[in-house]
Amino acid sequence: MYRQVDNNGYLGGRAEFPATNIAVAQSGQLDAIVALERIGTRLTFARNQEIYAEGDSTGCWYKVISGTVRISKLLADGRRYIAEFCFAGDCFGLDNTRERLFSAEAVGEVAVMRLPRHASEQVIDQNPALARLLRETMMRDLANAHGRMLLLGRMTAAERVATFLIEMFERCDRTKRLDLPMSRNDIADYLGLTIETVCRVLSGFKRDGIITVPNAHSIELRDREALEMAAEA
Amino acid sequence: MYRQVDNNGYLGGRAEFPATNIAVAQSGQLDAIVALERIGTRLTFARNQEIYAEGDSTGCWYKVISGTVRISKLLADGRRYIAEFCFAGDCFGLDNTRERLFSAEAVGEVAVMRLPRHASEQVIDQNPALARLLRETMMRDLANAHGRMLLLGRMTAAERVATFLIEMFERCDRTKRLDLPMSRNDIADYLGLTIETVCRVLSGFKRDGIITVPNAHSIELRDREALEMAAEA
DNA sequence: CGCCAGTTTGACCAAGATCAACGCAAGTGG
DNA sequence: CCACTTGCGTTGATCTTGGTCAAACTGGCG
Repeated sequence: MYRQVDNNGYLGGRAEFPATNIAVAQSGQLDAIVALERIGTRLTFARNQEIYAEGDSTGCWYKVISGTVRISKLLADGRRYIAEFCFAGDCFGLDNTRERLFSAEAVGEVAVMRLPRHASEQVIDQNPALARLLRETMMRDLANAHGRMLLLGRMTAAERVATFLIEMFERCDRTKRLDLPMSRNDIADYLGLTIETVCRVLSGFKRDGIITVPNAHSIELRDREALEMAAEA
Repeated sequence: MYRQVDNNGYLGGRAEFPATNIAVAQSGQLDAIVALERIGTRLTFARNQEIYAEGDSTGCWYKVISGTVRISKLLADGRRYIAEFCFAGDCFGLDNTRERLFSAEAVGEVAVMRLPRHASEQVIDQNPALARLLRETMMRDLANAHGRMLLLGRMTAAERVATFLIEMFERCDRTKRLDLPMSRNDIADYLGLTIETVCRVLSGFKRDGIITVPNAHSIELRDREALEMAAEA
């Protein structure tokens, strides 16, 4: 069984709101807070280094400056679930539980800003407009979460991967060339698939001329039409 | 951006707070608002009647008085996804999109209170404590959403059904006898399974002496230990 | 009674998981 | 500078879970 308390974010930004994104119960677009408080600390982490672990205390939240962060949970039997990837500008770690229910790790080299939670709350309490903004962001996150549940519950492997690619293309850059910082394993755990299935689907797209894969971590879009078709729903 | 200190009782976990729950970007425990505003309208709906449809405008939100409401989305090819079930006390329909992304239907006979959204927003803006409460509720909802994604992405059919039953037992919290208002089809679409699989798993649990099924819509728990074991993770 | 909608069960099938090689590029140490 | 390792990624061969199709059952209701 899982606990009802599990927490947190999702993936994100749609086209009209690509850069701000919440993790683990959180919300982006908090630049106002960041600006208001000069108390953030800049930290850097190496590839695969842990930013916080399941069970850690939740006195801080974070904003990604550069790099990619992975929010995940490891089950006892080895199954892993990746709640979301956070890119530059995204916030994460804003849980209201006492302990972290997920862990956060650096996918590659990462720089983040760490901010105290208590002070931030007060700022929000004193600023209804900011509170509303936060509320709206959380609602969008919730809506996105539902989109992801639909994906996990009802989509085929090919639809999931296609959806993921489109999401990444929209989130990262508008160009044809996409740089995927995360491993195939990360993608699999994010989409509820195995690494082999992710590979096979990508190979299929490659075979069909939808994408090319110059190297394992970059993808070039050849036929957006077809990719959107594959993403279906 | 929120306080950890006083989250002690009032918005706790599922067990001690079974009746409040959010739907597709919404939030419960807004009794304060309900009390503040006397402008709610009481409405009733018959079994399977639509409360609102995908594409409707979002000027109102709702609170369930009695019965069960189903929040769902139908895909073009017939696949259906049920985002959540709302019971007495739960709120739903608090989206911040212009149009409804999901539809809401009465599972059986349902009575709801309909409330205007605009006025509610103002009340929240003027009441930081209420805003914070709402924020925390949304965070818990987001957390629950992630629990559900873990379920949809990584759990087996048996684990999903077991988790669902435990959730229902805790929510409706009659210790032994559970009345399931929704159909097997609803359960299947909620868990990302087919109706046949749900039936088979239930039959399996019955065979193993974990539950008895006096009739299709009620379930009696015989071995909670075993059910929790089956829910695993 | 018999119909109807929902439920249950069985037989079969397929999408994706699992298991197992193999490839390939980036270190690393002699 | 070149074996050798190491960590991913890719591909192929099977196996399993859960989906699909079909038929039988059940309870409520005209």
